[in-house]
Order: sequence, then structure tokens, then C-alpha cells
Amino acid sequence: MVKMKITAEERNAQIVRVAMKLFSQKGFKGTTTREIAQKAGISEATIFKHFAKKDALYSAIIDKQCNDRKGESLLMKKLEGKEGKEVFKEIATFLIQTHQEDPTFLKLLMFSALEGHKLSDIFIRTRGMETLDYLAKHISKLISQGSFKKVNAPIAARAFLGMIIHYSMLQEIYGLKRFFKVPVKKVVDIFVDIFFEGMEARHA
Amino acid sequence: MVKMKITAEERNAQIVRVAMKLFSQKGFKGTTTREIAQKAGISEATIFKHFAKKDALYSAIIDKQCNDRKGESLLMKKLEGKEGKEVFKEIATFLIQTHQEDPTFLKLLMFSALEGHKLSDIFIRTRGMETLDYLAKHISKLISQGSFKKVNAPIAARAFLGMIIHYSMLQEIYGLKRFFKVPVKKVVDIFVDIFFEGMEARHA
DNA sequence: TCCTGTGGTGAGTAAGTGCTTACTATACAT
DNA sequence: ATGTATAGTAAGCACTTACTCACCACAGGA
Repeated sequence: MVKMKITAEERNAQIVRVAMKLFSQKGFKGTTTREIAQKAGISEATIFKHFAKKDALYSAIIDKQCNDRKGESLLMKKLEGKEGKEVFKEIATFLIQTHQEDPTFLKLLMFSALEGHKLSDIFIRTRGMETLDYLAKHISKLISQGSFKKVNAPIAARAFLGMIIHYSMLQEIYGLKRFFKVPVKKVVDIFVDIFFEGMEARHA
Repeated sequence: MVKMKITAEERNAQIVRVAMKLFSQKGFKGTTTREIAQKAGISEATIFKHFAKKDALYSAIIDKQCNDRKGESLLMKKLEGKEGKEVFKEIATFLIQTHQEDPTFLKLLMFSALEGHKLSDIFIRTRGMETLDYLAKHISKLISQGSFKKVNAPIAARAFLGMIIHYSMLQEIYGLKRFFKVPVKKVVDIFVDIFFEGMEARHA
């Protein structure tokens, strides 16, 4: 009996961490409170001391994900001073690399949408759309500057992000990375090249 | 007591139909055999007369999906005689429209990948990759004809398909169709335009 | 007429599931 | 040292899950 007593806050955070990992691997329904307890090295009852229902755990995760914008600010820092193709390359590389290193977020978002939880909506709208919104604005700017041709910016943003996210999904979730091994740089270069040239205003 | 007796084959198909719908809505784990039985208007025991385990039901669905190529041949028929941008427009329209009318397949594929079932691999490789393979070959042809510039064809195919599938996913699964209502034609035109112009060989 | 094969079920069962309760162990201010 | 709030748990409750089995209805050949 050398079970450590830690503060409620710490235990809280720990449970959320463990649960997040498991939910992203097996979904909400596929994860049992028993397994969360076991992986966290505590008893099941302790979980329910900290979270009234299994559902509350899920809410806490989404809440955390919605308020945690480390990734976003990291990307913004990388974008500073960049322009032209470099902006798009940076975004694409960042996303693909992030998903590659840790697909937790990607899977969590997919499970959340598929399982259709109450709070999944807000999760999707805040975290799923942030890059999309940024991109749409950036594209709008390039259009008004005359370097991009006049197309619906939100749709164009979805085109670009679609290439990237779908690529990551096939690689990480559908398991294609076992067969399709290409350096990130190469993929990014091709994606950005296609998109950029497809968007560039031609001076006929 | 007017329960109809139908042939085993028919009952079999009916159960698979009901199960497929439910699996696509709530996933394998999220669907109970009770609910399948109820929605099929039979007893739970009957399901197990026809399928040894719940798992066998899942396998039957994937098997059916892998052998059912109605969609593919329908698309191929639409592509006959088309060339240039029209080929891409036809593919994009077909996919987006199909997903819009009935997202069952799309959801089934996503759940299958996320839940990581044994047979999901073959499902993904046969049904998830078919259009991708076709596209890659078509792009290869256009490159060797000199109308597309020289880029890695499989990656380019993933770029194009990524735009489309990701668009469908956001609309149908992430629920964006509630906020983002744009005619299919408009979206397709933009996607194809970006991709096509991005791929075209420039004669400087 | 009886028999037999086929399609179908009511009533279970064992193994989980989320969640609760009655209780113990420990840190720490007094 | 002692009281108290806090962190934690063993055991188990009520319910659901996939799955089973003994049995029934009935069409059709003998």
C-alpha cells in the first residue's frame, strides 16, 4: 500500500489524460471506466469521485481541447514573416507532421463526430475549423492583393485543407502509412504546388 | 401471431441491411444485437440462427460491400466519352452527390477504420482505394500525353480526392451542411478548376 | 396420417457495464 | 496528539451485453 495521494486537481488532469488517450484509440463507447482506472493506476470509484458520470469525463476532454490552443499559436509563430508558397507549405507540413507524431487529436475529432456526442459540435466548430478560418482569410487577402484569382475563398480553403487532412487520415487512421511511405516534404511540395498554381492569377 | 416465414437467404439479406444501417449510424460497438433484431422485426435469437456471432454480421457486411460494385460501374458509365476537365467534374460530382444522398458507405468506412476491425483492412483497400487507383492511372495518362505536368501521380490523385472526400466528410459527418449550403456544381467547379489548372503543363 | 426439415422464438445465462455505498488512510492545521 | 477535511478503495448493485437452448409452427413428401 504505497498508493500516493495527490491533489484533486492533479488527479483530475491525470484521469483526463488517460481517458483522452483511450477515447482516441477506441472511442467513447469502446472505452470502459474500468480500463481508464486501471491504466491510471487507481480504482474505478476514484474516477467517479472526480467525475459524476462517464459523460462528464468526455465533456472535460472536449473542454480542455477547446481551450488548449498551444498548437495554433505554435503554427502562428512558424508563419511569422513567411509569405507566398511558404505560408501554405508551413501549414501543410505542420499539420501532417503533427498528425504523424500524435494522431490522438485527429482520431478524437473523428470519433467525436461519428459518435455524435452533444459537445462534439462545439469541439468541431472551435478546433476543427480554426485552421480553415485562418486559411480562408489568408486566401481572401491574396485574392484582394491580386496574386490569387477570384474564387470563393472558404471553398478554396477547404480544397487545400482537404488535401492535407485526407492525406493524414489515410496515412494514420486508415493505415496507409504501412504501404505508402513518402517524405513529408515531397507530399507537401506537390500539394502546395498544385494548389498554388491552381489559384494563381494568370496575366494573359 | 402473423409472423411470416421467409427463406433463409432473404432473412439473411434483410438482417445485413438493417445491421449495415445501424453500424454506419452508431458503429459496431455502439449497435446492439437487440436493436438490430427489433428494427428487423425478429427476435434476437433469430439473428444468431443466421450469424454465429455479432462479428460474423460485420464480416458479411464488409464482404457484401467489397463485392458490390454497382457504384463503381455507374461512375464508369458516366465517364464514358468524357475528357479533360469533364472527367474530374464527373468524378467529383458523383462522389459528393452519392455521399449526400446516402452517407452510409462513408460512415461505415470511417467507423471501420477507427474501430480497427480485422476485416476493415480489406474493406479499405478494395472499396476505399478504387477511385484513388483509377484517378492515379488517369492522371498518369494525362502526364504522358503532355497535358499535365510531371508530378507524382498517386500523390496528385490523393490531392484531388482529398478535396472531395474531406468536403463530404465535413458536410455529412461533421454536420457542416447545416451552415454551409452551396450547390454541388459550384463546389465541384472550383475544386476541379484549382486542381486542373494546378496540374496543367504550362507552355512557357 | 405422421414425420421431418426449416424458420423462428421465449426465456434464459455468464460476463460485462456504469455507477454507488460504506468504509479506510492520510495530510495538516490546531 | 487530535479532529477534520480530503483522497482513495473494496465490494457490489442494477442493468445491459452477446450469446444459448429447449422448444414451437408449419409446409410438404411419405
